Amino acid sequence: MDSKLYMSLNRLGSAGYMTNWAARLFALAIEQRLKPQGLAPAHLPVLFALADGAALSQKALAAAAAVEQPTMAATLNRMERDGLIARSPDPADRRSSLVSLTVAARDKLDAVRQATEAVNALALAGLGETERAIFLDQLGRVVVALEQDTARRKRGPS
Amino acid sequence: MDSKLYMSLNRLGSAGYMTNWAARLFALAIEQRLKPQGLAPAHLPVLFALADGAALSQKALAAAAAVEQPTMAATLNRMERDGLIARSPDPADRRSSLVSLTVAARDKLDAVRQATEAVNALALAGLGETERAIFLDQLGRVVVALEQDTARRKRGPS
DNA sequence: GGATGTTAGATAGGATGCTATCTAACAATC
DNA sequence: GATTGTTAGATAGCATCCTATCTAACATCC
Repeated sequence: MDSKLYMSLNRLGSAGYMTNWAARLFALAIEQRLKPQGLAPAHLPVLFALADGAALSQKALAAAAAVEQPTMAATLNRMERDGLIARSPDPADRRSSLVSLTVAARDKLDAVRQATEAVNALALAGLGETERAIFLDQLGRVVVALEQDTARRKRGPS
Repeated sequence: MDSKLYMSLNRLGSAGYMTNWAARLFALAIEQRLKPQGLAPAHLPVLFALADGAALSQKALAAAAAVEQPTMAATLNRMERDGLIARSPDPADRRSSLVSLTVAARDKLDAVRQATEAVNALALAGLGETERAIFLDQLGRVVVALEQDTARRKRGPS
């Protein structure tokens, strides 16, 4: 009868549950493929943002990865520890550092692209060409809707 | 030209990136609404699995939530600490405990259902009725594909 | 019925994510 | 140019995930 209530109790009918599940599986699949390279899923946005040789601030990288600043700080600390990135002082702002990829990281970029494309293709193998575009578009609309809610609640959780 | 390579470098074209982003936003939206109740996103699969008064083992709850056993153990420890669940010895197996909801947890179930339905509706507000079904179905197929890959790699990562 | 293998949980260790706060440096304004 | 407000990072503290291991209890099989 009340299919709405039923759905809320059924993980297969809950967009939040399914999205979380899919995200964990994506991370696992990427991790399994990149571990031999000494790389992890959270490195990807950083690697892609700096792949063209750019040097960006921590803040810019956090925005590119859509994570909070302390999260990016921790990720960059691990990447620096592992010899993937280097920080150099920003000549224009003494508070800031400019982050860039090391040669070692640059050498792994091809493997990274291959792994990400392989996982993407594998995950979407059950969808047709048109369906993939629809799926990504719908995901985008879900993100926009949730982003607006988050922003609204940060401004004034009335 | 090579739209495939381009997509792999563009977060908006990466199913993995978008799914991860959406999942974090879902968790945030749920968390903001359930924090006043002393509840968190990871509690939801447990609450729903035990909502009907059932008493399940840790293993069964891990399976219901699709997380590993140590993850469920930690979640249950926190829920026990916060007075949401109780563990009683399984009379049929001395290794195992049966987990059930406390009265305090049961009293929060209505608020939980309301919050999860609100977030679900909000996230999918930009999709039509038909699109939502398509979206959930596609998410399900993505999960199945990734699950198979994970299982394959666990058995024999040849 | 005892050896052998399996299974339920516990524990250790680490990555990724969040909020809340603090400092130091920049910017703006009078 | 000193006060005031803003912004970049650092840090603390915690939740949620994972893999890898260990123990104790069950189950099987000769």
